[in-house]
Parts: sequence; structure tokens; C-alpha cells
Amino acid sequence: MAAASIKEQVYQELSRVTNAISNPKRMELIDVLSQKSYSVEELSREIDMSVASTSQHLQVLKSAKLVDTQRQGNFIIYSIADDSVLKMVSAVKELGFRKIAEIDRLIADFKTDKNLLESISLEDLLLRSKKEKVMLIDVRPGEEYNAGHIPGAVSIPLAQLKKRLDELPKNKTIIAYCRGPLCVMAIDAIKLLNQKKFKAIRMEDGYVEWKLKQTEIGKSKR
Amino acid sequence: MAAASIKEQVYQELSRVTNAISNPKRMELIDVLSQKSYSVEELSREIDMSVASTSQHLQVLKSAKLVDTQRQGNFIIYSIADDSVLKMVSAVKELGFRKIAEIDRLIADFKTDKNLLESISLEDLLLRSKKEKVMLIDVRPGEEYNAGHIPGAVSIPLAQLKKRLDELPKNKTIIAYCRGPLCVMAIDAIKLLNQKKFKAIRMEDGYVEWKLKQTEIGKSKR
DNA sequence: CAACTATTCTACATATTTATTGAATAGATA
DNA sequence: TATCTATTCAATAAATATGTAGAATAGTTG
Repeated sequence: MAAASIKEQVYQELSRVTNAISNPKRMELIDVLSQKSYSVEELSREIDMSVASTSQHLQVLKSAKLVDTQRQGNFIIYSIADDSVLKMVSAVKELGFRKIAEIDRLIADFKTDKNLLESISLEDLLLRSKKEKVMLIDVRPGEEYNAGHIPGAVSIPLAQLKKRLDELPKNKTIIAYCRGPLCVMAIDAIKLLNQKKFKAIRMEDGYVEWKLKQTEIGKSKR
Repeated sequence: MAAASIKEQVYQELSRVTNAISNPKRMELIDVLSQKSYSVEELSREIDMSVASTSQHLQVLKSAKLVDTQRQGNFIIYSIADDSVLKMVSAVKELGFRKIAEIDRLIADFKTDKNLLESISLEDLLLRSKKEKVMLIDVRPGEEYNAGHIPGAVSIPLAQLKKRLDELPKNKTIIAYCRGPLCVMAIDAIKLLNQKKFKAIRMEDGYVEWKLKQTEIGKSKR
């Protein structure tokens, strides 16, 4: 091969990053890791794939510097390398959700499937919480809440919800969030709550979306 | 294949976007198109590739909704579909330039190759222009300047520079910019100017980088 | 309407990516 | 030190991506 120009070499290197996120399973891995660090085995369960394949995908992400590893006893714990990874993936999603009609249709189907009538965004949450008293609950696993959550949110993991209904108010609107727009936990939560006659609605955005919005605001204030 | 869940289908669709930018030549195409719309033939010359291959790459970008087409006489003119494309590519580059050591090294080599001593960023430009009088020149082809440029910049395409030296001041610092960090036009310009005893330095950022910074600021003011 | 031109398509060879399986490894634990 | 366990590696087959060369096409121009 002829000697590539430096410009071409830079594009080649950059393509290692884009190549790493060009696979759906690897995007899913990044999304799970955005919530909290996990071991290979846990991740393989989350994305429904063999441990060996999961490990290989994780190595691709690692060689592109998108994730870091750390040993913890017998486990190798993978984590997101940098907030710039979240920002990049968020930019991809914003584009996809806006431009790819098929994604719109899939999300609409998803909501129909789940009998979902109402759901709000982060902005809506802000507006609503100014007008009325609301209770914000985080229905992700407790470890994900501990790794980071929206300020003011109370952790009530979906698995515990049924037994902790007495902690919830009937006179306030309950807003439930989970991992984000493609996650079903908050949907399942509000379904249960509505059955039990609570006024509950789902917020589509999660902690990661909140965090990205914060850094955006922080940057602009400088 | 078993029916994929809606979540998996969304990731599949999203991967069409990431897949489109996973090839170095296609990233290069996006970068060229970020400056100005171009025909297939012009683009094939810019990225140094056959017309047929260029056309195929462009079709991948089009099917991922990253670019649009428009007929103009005998030509098909490709253009960037949306500012969200620029934002996404910018996020990829920010990550790459920050995390991939090899890219740092390549850029350093690039500057050494070009005997480049000093170069400034957009922020530096702002600071410097507050302290002293500077002249900002855009050395890209005139059509790219016409498609959009940094306010206050004067268009002096590299090809015309030699003949238009009388338009330039000897008592002000001249700051030259072109397409961005990987573009050589501004470097060639300041080399010529320095030979002719002008005080000239290169700005690495270009119009696209400026535009992205603007929308960032605009967003935060809301 | 014929000729032309820029672009796209087709067929092909080669290279890369992916998931699967089972073996190998590194490090912790007993 | 031996055993155990989570992870990684290696080999394979199938699928997908890539570049090339030449043919086909759509739309413009004369």
C-alpha cells in the first residue's frame, strides 16, 4: 500500500472510534455501561449474548478507548472511559431519532405495545414540578441509583415497588424514570402504580440524559 | 432469525447511522461537505477516489440520512442533511483527539512536517482580537467562503494570495484559517506570508468549528 | 430526437466483521 | 500449591463491506 497522508491516517484512526460504535450490540453495551460499571458476565446477560462474544465486543470498545477496565476480585469491571463517550452517543441518538423515520415508527410501536398514553421529558418535569408537587422515583436497580441519579429522586427499584407502595403519596403526581427512552422499567412501574390508583406518569429521559444536559448548561455559563 | 425486540430494532437502525460514519473515506466526505455542497465528481477529486466508489460511499451516507441530494443540470449535488450531522462528527473528533494517543502523535507529526511553530484556536482568536488589531483571512476557495464564513473574515483564497499581498497590512497580525485542523491551506498561506515579512499565524479551527460553537452558545442562552 | 455526460448499477474478487465453540489463561481462593 | 472462576483467545463458517472495471441509466443539451 502507498504511504497514506497524515490526514488519511488521522481519518483511519478516527474510524476506529466510529467503527467501535457501528455495531448495535456495542451501542447497547455503551448504554448499559452509561448507567453503571458492570462485569462481563453481567453485561452479557443485559445484552442477551454469550460471554465470549460480549468479551470480544468489549475489547473492541476498549481498543477504541471508549471503555476502561479494572479488576475486582475474580471479575473484570468495565466502565465508560469518559463523558465525551456519552456525549458522542447522545449526538448519534439525537440525529437518529430526528432523521430516521423508521426509529420514530419503532418508538411509536413500542409505546402502543406498552399501552403507554402519557410520558414526559426532562423539560416537562421541570415545568411540572414548578406548578405542582410531584414525587420523582428512580426505578432502576439500587446500584445504578447509587452510581448516580437525578437530584431529588427517590430510589424504588422496580422489583421492590409492590412492597413499598406505602411510601408513595396518593395526592401527588408520581413521576418514574429509569435508564432512558428504550427502557421498560419505568413503564412497568407506572402500570403497576396506575392499577393501584396512584397518579403516575413516565419520564422518558433518565439520569444520563440529565447529566448531559447539566454539562451543557455548565459549559455555556463559563 | 427470532423476532428482534423493539429495543434491538432501534439499535439496529441507529447502527445504520454509526455504520455510515465508520469508514474513513466517508468521514472525509462529510468533512468536505461540511464546508460546502459538492458534486460527486468534485468530491471524488477531494477524497482521491474513483467516481464510482465515491458515488457508492455517498449513497451509504444518503441512506443513513446524513446527506441530501439535489440535481443541478447534469450534476447531482450532495449536501449535509442537518446540523446534527456536524454535531455528531464533532463529538466523534473531540473524543478521538482527546483519547486516541495515536491521533495526537499524527497531528504533532503533521505540524513538524509543516514546520509549524505557532497556531491558535477560536478562543485564542477572541482573546487576541480584544488586545490588538488583527486581520482575519479565510483562505479556502471563494465558493466555500460564500457558503458560510466567520464574521469579519476576508476571503483571500490561497490560489490568489500571492497576487493580493497589497491588500494585507504589515502592522497588524494576520490570522489565516481554512477548513479546520487537518487542512493545509492556512499553513501554506502563513508560510508564504511569513516569507514576505508579514506577521501571520494559523488558526486551526475553521468555519464549521465556529458555527458549532455558536449553536452551543445559542442553546445555553435559552 | 440524438448525442452527451454525470452518476449509478452490476458483477466480481478480496478483505473485514461477526457469532459460535471449545480451549487456554490469569488471578483469586482454599 | 492446587483448584476454581471469570475472562480471553483461537479457529471456524457465514455474512457483510470494499474497491475496481465496465455497462447501464437518467436527464440535459444541442
